[in-house]
Amino acid sequence: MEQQGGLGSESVASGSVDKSRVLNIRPLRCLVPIFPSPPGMSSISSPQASPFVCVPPTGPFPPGVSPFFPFLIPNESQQNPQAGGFNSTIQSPVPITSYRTPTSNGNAGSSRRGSKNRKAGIHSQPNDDGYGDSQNQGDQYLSGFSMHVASAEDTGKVGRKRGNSQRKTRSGREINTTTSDIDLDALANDFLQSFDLTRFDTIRRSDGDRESVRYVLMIYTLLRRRFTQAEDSKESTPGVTRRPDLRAGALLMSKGIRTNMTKRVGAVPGIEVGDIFFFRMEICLVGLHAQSMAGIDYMSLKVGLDEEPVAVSIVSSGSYEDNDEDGDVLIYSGQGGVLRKDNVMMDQKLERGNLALEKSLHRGNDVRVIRGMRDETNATGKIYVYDGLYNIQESWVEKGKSGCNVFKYKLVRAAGQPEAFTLWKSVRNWKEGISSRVGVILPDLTSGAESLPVSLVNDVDHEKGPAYFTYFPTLKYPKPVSSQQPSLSCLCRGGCQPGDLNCSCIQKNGGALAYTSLGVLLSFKSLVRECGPSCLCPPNCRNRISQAGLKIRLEVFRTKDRGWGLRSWDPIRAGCFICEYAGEVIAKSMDGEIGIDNDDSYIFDSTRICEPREVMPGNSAGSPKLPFPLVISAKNGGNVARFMNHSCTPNVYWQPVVREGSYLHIAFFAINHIPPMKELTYDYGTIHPGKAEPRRKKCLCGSLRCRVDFCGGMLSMIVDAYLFKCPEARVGKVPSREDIVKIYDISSFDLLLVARKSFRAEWLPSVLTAFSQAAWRYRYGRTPNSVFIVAYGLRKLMFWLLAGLSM
DNA sequence: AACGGTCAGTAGTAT
DNA sequence: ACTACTGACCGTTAC
Repeated sequence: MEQQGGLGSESVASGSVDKSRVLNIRPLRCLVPIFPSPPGMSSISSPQASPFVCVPPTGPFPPGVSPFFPFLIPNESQQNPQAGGFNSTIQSPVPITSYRTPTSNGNAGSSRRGSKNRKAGIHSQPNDDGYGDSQNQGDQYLSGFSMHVASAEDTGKVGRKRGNSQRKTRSGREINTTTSDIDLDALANDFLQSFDLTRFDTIRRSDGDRESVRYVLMIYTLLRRRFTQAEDSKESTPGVTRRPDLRAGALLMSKGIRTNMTKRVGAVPGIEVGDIFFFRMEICLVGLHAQSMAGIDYMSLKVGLDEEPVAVSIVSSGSYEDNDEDGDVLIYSGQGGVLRKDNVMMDQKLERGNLALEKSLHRGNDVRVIRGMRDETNATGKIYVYDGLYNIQESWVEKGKSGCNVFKYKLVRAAGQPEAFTLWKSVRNWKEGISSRVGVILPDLTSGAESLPVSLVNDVDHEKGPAYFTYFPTLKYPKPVSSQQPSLSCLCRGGCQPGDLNCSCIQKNGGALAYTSLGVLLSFKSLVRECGPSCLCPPNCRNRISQAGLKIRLEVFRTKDRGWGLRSWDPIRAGCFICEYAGEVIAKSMDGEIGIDNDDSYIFDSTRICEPREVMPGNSAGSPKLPFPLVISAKNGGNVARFMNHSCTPNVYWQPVVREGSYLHIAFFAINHIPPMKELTYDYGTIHPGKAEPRRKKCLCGSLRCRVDFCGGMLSMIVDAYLFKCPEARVGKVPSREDIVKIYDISSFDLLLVARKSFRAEWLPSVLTAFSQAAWRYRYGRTPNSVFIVAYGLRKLMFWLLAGLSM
């Protein structure tokens, strides 16, 4: 049994799993925190803001601090809630390194899985979680790397063997298959080499987090596109379907580039309700639903002596006659009942998934539901939405169309979850005019300047709209830029074709088109060269993506605390073009200074430095290189892009695009899949060091990885202040007693988290990741022995290091 | 039409 | 008691 998704919801009896890998998170029984009042320091619970509580690094702990460790109770007594109360005897702090003491039952419980994983080449390295000696960090990483390579070779053999067995069953084209296999293998190896392989070790952990999920999905998308591109350029054999999605998925699976490998009941760390997916393999790789095809995923759970299957997740894809009339209720059909060979229907049996659902009905455990639906923008494709946790209410058998027995299950969505599937329905209704969007100020703020309307919406406050500006959809240069080179326009009258090496536009892009057939950017480039006005290809050419105007239904909306923002009604695929940055190009003066108006908050500045972006491999240098620096002001006029806010964990990035015989443009593309109604943000970057920052602004992105308010950054600040005994160290206001709602005891991390009302439980995994020992080791080059942190959250999280840094 | 992960069953191997 | 292997199962995806 893994960690429960819902905090403190001990709905399923604990089974057997390596407990050292499982976070132990549960709310304490006592909600009133006990704060120390060291002499000479104001009490934390006092109404006015208190200074940072400074504790000498020389241990053990100063008087008044020890009451902060009521949660450090021996593991055995954790099963007994009575023993773990606030008033129980205070133990001395346990160093962090000791929490991983292997337990025998943990090993025994995971034996079956463990062996399977070994077989699949997914090595659970003996030291991959032994954070122990940090001075060997480099060596550890090195050994991790070499082991990784070894495992890859292992699986390579397995793969070949498999290929042979397939050859037996299939006739013809086996040579073709193998050569292309090798091609793709080499391609994939090349591709993976460009990544930081040590990252994969972290990702492989059984408990994922937002960052790992993002990373895995990104690698999958890139690899799949690589495969697609490779197939694209080869002449296709008709009748032979290549499945780049499956190939990429299989490869990452075999290399262990995946998260949440152990199945679990309930929520999956790093995956939020409303997240969208475009391939079944993506759902597999992030551990949301492990079956690549089957609709029901289940695991066996120990009950006393025997085991029984329990459903963990289902995919409702509409191929069975599922009923989804009501957004919060789902009538789900059981699996099976079809003889694949001759497509004959027969009675479904109470086995496998059907049996698991039946058992889950009786156990009452949560089941994750993923809803699949047709993608309206892409007729062949499907989109999957994670719709959160459901509970099975009843089951029955009915006669299907063919007259055979079909199992039916009624699932009801758990309350208190953010909207997901119902939101899709609302959006569809808005689009079709069945219902109208609440709070619409203007149905189209572009006044028809774009191909699609952009609504202006405020359902938050009474603000009537943004300050006046002129809407225009493209970039305006002050004076014509003389083209430096003779134009090399292409002659592709029918549009540029991927394999056409005579096309000069393809040549300039390094021999391959930058976009896929669906208009998705293949990879980040320092410069994308599109066809321009002098090219002979039509406007719908695949190499003119950023010129075709809006393809996504956008709205400008009022945010709660960040002015106006931009979001989309449509789901957005990773790599999709969103819009360009329209505005007026500001000329640079001779000394390089740019006449930027300090009050102009609608500036795009290409010289700002972005954090190393992990958007694309091989280009982690941060900001893209431009032929010349570009500064755009959209204060007086521009397009939707001027409303896009900043985030330190953005979902959109910018890409310089030059159109043949024309000017440089800035185009925005989606970094990852973006669900409908999620705010679109990009990284504004930071001003180049050495230059005076016009006016430092507070970052409001609220991201856990915020550069400015980044909890890790915050933490390092605190640690630094602490180590240097900085008396001014002061980290925000102290929460008052009535502000505090919950205290989470995370004993496996030696961490106590004090949460304000606004703190959301789903942040916990991310917070914990931020404080994982790996993060510490990365930042400080060693493992802290005993760290104790109190965190509380308003919109952002602030952390206090209160005691126990015995370095 | 062809693809891949998971499960369950079975044959084989080690203790 | 554990491991390795195999085939059935289950729908998805692009053509």
